[in-house]
Amino acid sequence: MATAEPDRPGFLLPLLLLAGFRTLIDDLHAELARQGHPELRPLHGFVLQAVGGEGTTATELGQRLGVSKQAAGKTVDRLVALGYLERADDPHDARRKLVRMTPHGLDGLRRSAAVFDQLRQGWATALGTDRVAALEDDLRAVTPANPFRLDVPGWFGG
Amino acid sequence: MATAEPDRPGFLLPLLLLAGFRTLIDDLHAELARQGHPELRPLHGFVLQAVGGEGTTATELGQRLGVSKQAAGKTVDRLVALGYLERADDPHDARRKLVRMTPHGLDGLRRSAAVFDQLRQGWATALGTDRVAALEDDLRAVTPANPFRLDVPGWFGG
DNA sequence: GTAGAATCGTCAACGTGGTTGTCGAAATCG
DNA sequence: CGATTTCGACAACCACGTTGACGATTCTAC
Repeated sequence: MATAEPDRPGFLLPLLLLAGFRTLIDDLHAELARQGHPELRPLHGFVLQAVGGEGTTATELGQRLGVSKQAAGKTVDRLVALGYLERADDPHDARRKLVRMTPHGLDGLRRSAAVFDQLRQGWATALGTDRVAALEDDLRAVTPANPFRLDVPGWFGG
Repeated sequence: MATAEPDRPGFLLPLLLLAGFRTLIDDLHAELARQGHPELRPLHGFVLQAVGGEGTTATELGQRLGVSKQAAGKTVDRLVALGYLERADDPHDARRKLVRMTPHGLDGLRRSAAVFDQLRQGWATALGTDRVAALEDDLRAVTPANPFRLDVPGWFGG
């Protein structure tokens, strides 16, 4: 069973998906480093995206990212130290500490979006617009709906 | 510039690639857990693949995986403790310690290959054999040749 | 043949990211 | 008002990565 095709072993598929992801992320951060964000790590971009323009709290951030509130809090600490995020008190609830983007963080987020668009355009040039769209549609069809699971280090390593 | 398509923002592409990778790996390990390998982590399968049937040394393993020999040695330690690998002296060079698969490790590796073939077959059933092959070909065209870079935790996080 | 250089594996220290458990402060519920 | 819940922080721990150092062994060159 499994009707394996000898020249297309199944284990190559995940490696190619990972390589594609990694290529995009590496290219993004090489370009971001050139544009004034050399400190940004792959993980950080996703966290900034999860914080969003309106801000959040550490607990809510942890839920969005699929990690514990403590882990989210630690990552926020580092992004605060790097100048991408800032904390503020919630006027309506003294327990909560709001996490907001700084101008530097907003700049990084905007540039990330622009570079991702450029990289996708590069793939469209290399493969054809329709192939990239088909690739996205196919992946959407075989993966769960919510793509925001950011606990990659702990997930992969254990 | 960048000619962004509003309904297909560039940042979705890496998320979909990651989601595809993650879906395959999660399904693999769910099935491996059922088949007697609940301790195996995503990282470990790749390491076993890199060790291969003939065995290696820690230094060579590190080079194959793109990590330091110390990191490779630590991972080998854990896989030895789990019963997947064993160490032996090299009769020709007393400095080297050969790293070999145990029968349990070989069993895990064989089952991984079989499950990956089944999962790829599942995608072929859902999408069509030609679409999966096209997806692989497209990814091969836009990624560097060697897909074996296993330093994912350190790469992503820190 | 032996002195010097290169290689292998290990140990130690450290950074980053993750986890669980605890705990005080503040809000909410009854 | 008291009991419960929630939020954020602290501590301890594990997994994985790094660099630097150091014996032990092998290779190389004189």
